[in-house]
Amino acid sequence: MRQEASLAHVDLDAMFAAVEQRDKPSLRGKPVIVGGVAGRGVVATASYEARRFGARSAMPTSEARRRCPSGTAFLTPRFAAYRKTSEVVMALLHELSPLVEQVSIDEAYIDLAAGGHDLSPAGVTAVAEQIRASIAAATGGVTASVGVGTSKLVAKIGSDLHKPDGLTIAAAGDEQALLQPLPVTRLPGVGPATAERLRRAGIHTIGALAQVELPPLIDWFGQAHGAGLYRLARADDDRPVVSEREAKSVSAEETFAVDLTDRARLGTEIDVLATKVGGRLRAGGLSARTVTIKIRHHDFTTITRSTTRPQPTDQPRLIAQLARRLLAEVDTSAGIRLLGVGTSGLETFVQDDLFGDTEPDQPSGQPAPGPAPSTTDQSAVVREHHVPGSWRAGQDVQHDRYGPGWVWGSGRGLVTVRFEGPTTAPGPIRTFDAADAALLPADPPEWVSSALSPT
DNA sequence: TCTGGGGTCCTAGGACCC
DNA sequence: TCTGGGGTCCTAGGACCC
Repeated sequence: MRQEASLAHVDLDAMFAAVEQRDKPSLRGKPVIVGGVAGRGVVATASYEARRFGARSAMPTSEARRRCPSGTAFLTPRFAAYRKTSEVVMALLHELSPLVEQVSIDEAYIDLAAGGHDLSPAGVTAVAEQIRASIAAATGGVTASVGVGTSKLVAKIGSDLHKPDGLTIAAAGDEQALLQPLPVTRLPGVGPATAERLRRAGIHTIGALAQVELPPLIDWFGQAHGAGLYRLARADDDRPVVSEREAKSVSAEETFAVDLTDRARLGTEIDVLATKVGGRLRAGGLSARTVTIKIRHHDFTTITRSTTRPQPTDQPRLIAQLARRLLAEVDTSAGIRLLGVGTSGLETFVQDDLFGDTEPDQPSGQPAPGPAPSTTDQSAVVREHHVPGSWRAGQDVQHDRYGPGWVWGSGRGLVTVRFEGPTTAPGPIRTFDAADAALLPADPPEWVSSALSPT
């Protein structure tokens, strides 16, 4: 919690529906549902007109059809249009502060202190109104609700309080009064399961939750969640605004129109999903060590199965092969409604895979064949990792897991460090050849320069 | 013919290592 | 012939968010 109300949360109102109404004037003032329009679809966004009939996000579209009158528009999402609108808005926010955290396509936190703004109540009110006006103007009428407060929690709850097209400023000292009367379900992290457990304990408001001691909360919800609720209920929140986050996983999944049992069909679906995932990994300059499949059975029970390799990959064929192997262990005879392929254990480097494109289907009992890595031929076998800290190029480092390394770039934060070492060590491996020599800073370590000099 | 798709974080147990 | 404790990695599942 900060001394002044210097954190803003900006939330675009029913964004998908608002963009549709902007682009198709005939939809303005009418109920609009954006989401899956086919049999098993759900509502992504309901316009405020549609909410009056009870339509809500995450509701099955079939349910929304029952509730909304004829004349309601049911639209498939046009993500490209939403992304474009989002980019316009985020660019505006970046003009206000260097510290902007985009939470999703339609939401962001802005650290106004980092933007050098007048943090008096009158000052932040003026900035917030400026944000709202410039968003509406730049997007052609998509409105935003803004909350400003001393923490992310208060800013976020504030932006929700007077939606749509609303503004809430919670001055320092006003946090408790704002939170106490609200239902616990307004707290981020309180979903159906947590709300139900609290309800059974007779706790309905944030004020009541703030009366509960820490031990019972940890008992009910575990260490992290319990302690988190304890603090949030007291408006004790010092989470910083984080501008860049690295992706932790990349996945794709599909719910089928009808449950599938056919193994061959499931196999081809795996290939489609793996191709999507591999393409997105490559587009992001990422590769992954763990491949996970997700299966939702006909009765909605959901399982995952995963496997981890020593080396990361971004190759769709290999991802598909590993996923197919996992699928082979699962009984699908009763029908499955959803299949997913996911990757995690991401490394920010796309390496040449020393062991080729695919793995042998039968365990051979022999070591995997492949070129013997060597630092004495014309290329050095190196690993790249992003290492936190403050570094200068050329510096030698010792890493407890990866061994001796050498800093490739300089700077603060996450800097690329190259390591030599046994090829069985985890991490992306890449053949580092003479063409890279031109990129090297002065005085590379001996193990790099000797490997790069022509024999 | 209720229940998408893309994510994040946490927990718990077992393997393994020192 | 009894049996430590801490740390890391991996797997599986669950809650939650937009």
